[in-house]
Amino acid sequence: MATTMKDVARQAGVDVSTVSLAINNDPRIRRETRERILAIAAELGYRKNYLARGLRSGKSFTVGAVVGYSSAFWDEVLAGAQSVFAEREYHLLLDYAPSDARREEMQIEALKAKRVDGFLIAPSDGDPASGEGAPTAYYRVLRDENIPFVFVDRFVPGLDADYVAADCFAAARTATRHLLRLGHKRIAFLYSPHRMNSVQRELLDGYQMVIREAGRTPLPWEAVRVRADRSEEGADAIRDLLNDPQHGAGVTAVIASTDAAAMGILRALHDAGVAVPQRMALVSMGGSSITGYLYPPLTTMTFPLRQLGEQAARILLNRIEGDDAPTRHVLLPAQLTVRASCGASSKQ
Amino acid sequence: MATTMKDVARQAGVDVSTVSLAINNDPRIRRETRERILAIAAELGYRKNYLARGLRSGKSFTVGAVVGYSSAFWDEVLAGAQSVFAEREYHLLLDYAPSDARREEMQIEALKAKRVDGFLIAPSDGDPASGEGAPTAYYRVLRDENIPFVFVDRFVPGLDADYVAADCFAAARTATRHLLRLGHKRIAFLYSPHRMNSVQRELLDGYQMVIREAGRTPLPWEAVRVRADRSEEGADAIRDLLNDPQHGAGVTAVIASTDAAAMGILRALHDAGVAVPQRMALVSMGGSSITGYLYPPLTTMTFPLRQLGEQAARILLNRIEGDDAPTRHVLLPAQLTVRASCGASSKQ
DNA sequence: TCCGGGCGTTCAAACGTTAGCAGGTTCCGC
DNA sequence: GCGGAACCTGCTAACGTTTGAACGCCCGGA
Repeated sequence: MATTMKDVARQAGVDVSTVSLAINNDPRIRRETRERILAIAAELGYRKNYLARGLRSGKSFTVGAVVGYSSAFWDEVLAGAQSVFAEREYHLLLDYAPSDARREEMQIEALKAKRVDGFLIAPSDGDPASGEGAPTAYYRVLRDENIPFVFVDRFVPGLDADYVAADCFAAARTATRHLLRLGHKRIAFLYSPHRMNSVQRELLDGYQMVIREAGRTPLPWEAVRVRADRSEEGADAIRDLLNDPQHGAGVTAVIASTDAAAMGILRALHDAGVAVPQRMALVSMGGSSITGYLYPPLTTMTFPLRQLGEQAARILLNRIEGDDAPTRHVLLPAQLTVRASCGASSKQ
Repeated sequence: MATTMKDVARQAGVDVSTVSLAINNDPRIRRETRERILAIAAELGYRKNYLARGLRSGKSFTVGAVVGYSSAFWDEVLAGAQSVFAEREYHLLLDYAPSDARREEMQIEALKAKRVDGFLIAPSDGDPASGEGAPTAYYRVLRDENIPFVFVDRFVPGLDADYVAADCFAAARTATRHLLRLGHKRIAFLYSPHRMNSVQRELLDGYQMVIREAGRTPLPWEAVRVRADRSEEGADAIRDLLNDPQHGAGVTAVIASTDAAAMGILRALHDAGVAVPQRMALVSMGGSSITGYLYPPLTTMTFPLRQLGEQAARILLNRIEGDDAPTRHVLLPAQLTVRASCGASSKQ
């Protein structure tokens, strides 16, 4: 059906193995021969068969991507990764992970059957019952089977593995200091304890550290809904906070642990008639491109989403190609993007 | 290295072909034998090798997805498609197409080399020079090579191929009528002529039809920037319109051809001090989940994004499995989602 | 007793590559 | 003129499946 190396070989009057070497730019083949073969291949419309090649050589030029909720966030990360992989003829086998360890494991299994050369993984959130951090069993299996993988955005605390993430600890401190500097006394940090992961953990730590350093009491405020859209959770959390006479009183600033949560918070505040930033300042963590188009535009700690994907892809490519240097932990700095929602322009 | 059918066969004392038949649930194998083999396979940690299987049988259980700009929009479509494919052990090989026919063709070629069983394609926008509609040459090649493909979201006017899209013609009419009913006299339709595709074409037609039926003059307003972020285009277009003394005067409502454009328009209106919806009503086409969180929340024609992906995936699966019924053209209805940005609540 | 026919399993070839080794030129220096 | 090293290219055996044909067995019918 489709033309194969055999066809090219016959046409060129050489052996099929010569064609293989020529196509893979092996230096053993004389230049003229190679060029002649390539010309004929092009003419016949020859196209590599990655299945056959993969079967024989054990490399599929394919990488499994097991990432979280579909959202503008992951889109940017994946786009970054894809651009790196494309340069070397790798492709991304996509699998949206439902942030559920059991299903994540099944998906990884399925992708193994497709013989991916490596994995880009956003580890699922920890089970609130069994404590923070995803079960690490199947990551160890991957390691034992010598299938490289790189965590992206999040990592698993107990496990020594490559990861590329935003420096959330620093980001939270920067955001919190920014709000303190603007004169806020009571700053709440809104997050979702039922889907605790390294990002939320580090953000919380950074926030608490700065608040304590300032001699104040941290006010971590938990989103109560489980299994809801993250925006809904944010909306819920801020409503709870506003209605809580004890903790809510005097809060003038809020840090949202994700952009999605911030969107819900923003709407809930509008609905409640609370002006942003005049009566409530808001800073969100993530900074995906849409945040600049909300009203008011959000002040964010902007994660370098594209670079997150790019760097993770590069590390993974190196691992696939045999790099066995010690584990790499890359923390990319998040940048404070001051827009209107924190009220900086009016107060400084 | 990894355990193969041969290992399972040896352990079970049967031939490797028996193992193959057992694993594929072939009725020729006796039940007890199959169960024994499956047990041993599980015990040995056997995992299918899709490369070998694909090489032999010509099916990779893999589908190429060539879709447009990474954005919340495509995310939802792909999530829908993925959920359908996952049920049948198919995976998505992802490739973000840059809405550029030349690169789209290369990506399709690359995915062919990976031996995908079919394609999900959002055809690139037409070249403004050569007229509307993407060059159809390589789609015809796909057809000749008997590789099934389904267009999703957009389609190519001249080409008779399966597609699943939102009914944009109807959507535009609904939106326009909605605004007319709210009492608006001058309604502008904002779009990007330099990336004309079936969606924009149909929206424009629907809008113009209703406006003319109402005895008025259509006011299509073109976004001028090329190659900018779509939100920027929207912002530009609305600014141009506001500054145009001739056309801008008296415009009280705007239809944006995409959510992204609407976000830019919304911000530009805020910046210009034009209250939405009081001085300018806004309706956007798309309705991805974020539109509900903008301020004011957008009234949209909500496309069934998830279903778009699901349906396209189903059709493609059937084609892959041999369905050669006549081409299917599926138009899913968009739904009018009335939120604040059109001012319906205050005017009705 | 022999034959035909399910049934369940095995045989062997193929899918399109790659890789190690063998074989054949060509060309150089002596 | 010869040995031998480069330098190319061909041969062959895999890689792990699937698939159609062949095979052996047991059973029922004549």
